[in-house]
Amino acid sequence: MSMATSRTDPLTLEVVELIGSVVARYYEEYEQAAAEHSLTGAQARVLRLLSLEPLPMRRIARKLKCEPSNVTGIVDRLEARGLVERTPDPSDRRVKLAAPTRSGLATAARLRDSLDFAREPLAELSAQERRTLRDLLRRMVGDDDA
Amino acid sequence: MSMATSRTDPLTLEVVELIGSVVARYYEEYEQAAAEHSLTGAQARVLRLLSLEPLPMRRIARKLKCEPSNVTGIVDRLEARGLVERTPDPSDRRVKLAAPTRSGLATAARLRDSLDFAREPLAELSAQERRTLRDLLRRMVGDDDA
DNA sequence: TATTGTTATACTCTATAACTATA
DNA sequence: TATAGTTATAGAGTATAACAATA
Repeated sequence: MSMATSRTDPLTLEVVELIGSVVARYYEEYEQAAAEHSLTGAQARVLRLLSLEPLPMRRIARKLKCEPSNVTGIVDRLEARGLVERTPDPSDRRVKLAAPTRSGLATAARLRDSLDFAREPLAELSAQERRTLRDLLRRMVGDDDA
Repeated sequence: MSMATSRTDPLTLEVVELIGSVVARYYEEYEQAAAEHSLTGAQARVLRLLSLEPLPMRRIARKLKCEPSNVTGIVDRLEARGLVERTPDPSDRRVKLAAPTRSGLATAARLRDSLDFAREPLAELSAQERRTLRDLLRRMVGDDDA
């Protein structure tokens, strides 16, 4: 692992810098898209998660990598706006499943469509370039579970 | 602009998904690196900014894309820890320049070095692949000012 | 006893509005 | 009057610790 060379390599440094810029831009646009639906970033992330699959509170916390106590408040606020519902799990009465309402699913779909930032510049790339980018990104992300 | 095709193109969708994963991972590791120095993410970002160049409070807010009133508190907390100092601008006595102390510069340097996430997977790429990635990312970021 | 979700508490970040001191 | 920085305030996210209900 000759890390020493790549650490100071100007090309690598520029790429790292660029990744930081992409992250900042993406994050910013995500918050803005959420705000356009009067949601905070955290609320939007939970709503997106639940639109894929209803989840127990504890699992939401694991996905978000935050403490379970935080999820209570976020889901409270989503529930107060009629976007999410809590239902008790019949098989384990300690567990509460959070699931999006019909309205919540619709909001999640509109939110997804409004995230054009990543899509727009990608449209300018050839299929071959997109495949290259995909392979590079796959290597950067590696395996994930949570 | 035939957006319609790329919008539903599975390859593009996968790349968008991957970018989201990279953003989440990067953000997470940034917060963690900051926490290892007992800093919040916002404090780490301001310290990094000032390590490049001392700035008036107002300019920090523009860079962070937040309200100037927030910067007061963030710099307060950095100053309380001896990482940053406020000095009045002689040419305009309304302006206060925030600059890192020697200790602040050292912390910023250690923070920079601990952000290995982006660098590590990059080390596995050839120089040609890194150039390709750089060019793709440049197109995604576009011009920036702030 | 261990686990799930919640509550209580304290801190930070955030935007808004009002204030002060300069310009 | 306009601008730079601050203060005051309120809402949201965060972690920690303690609690009730259930396993």
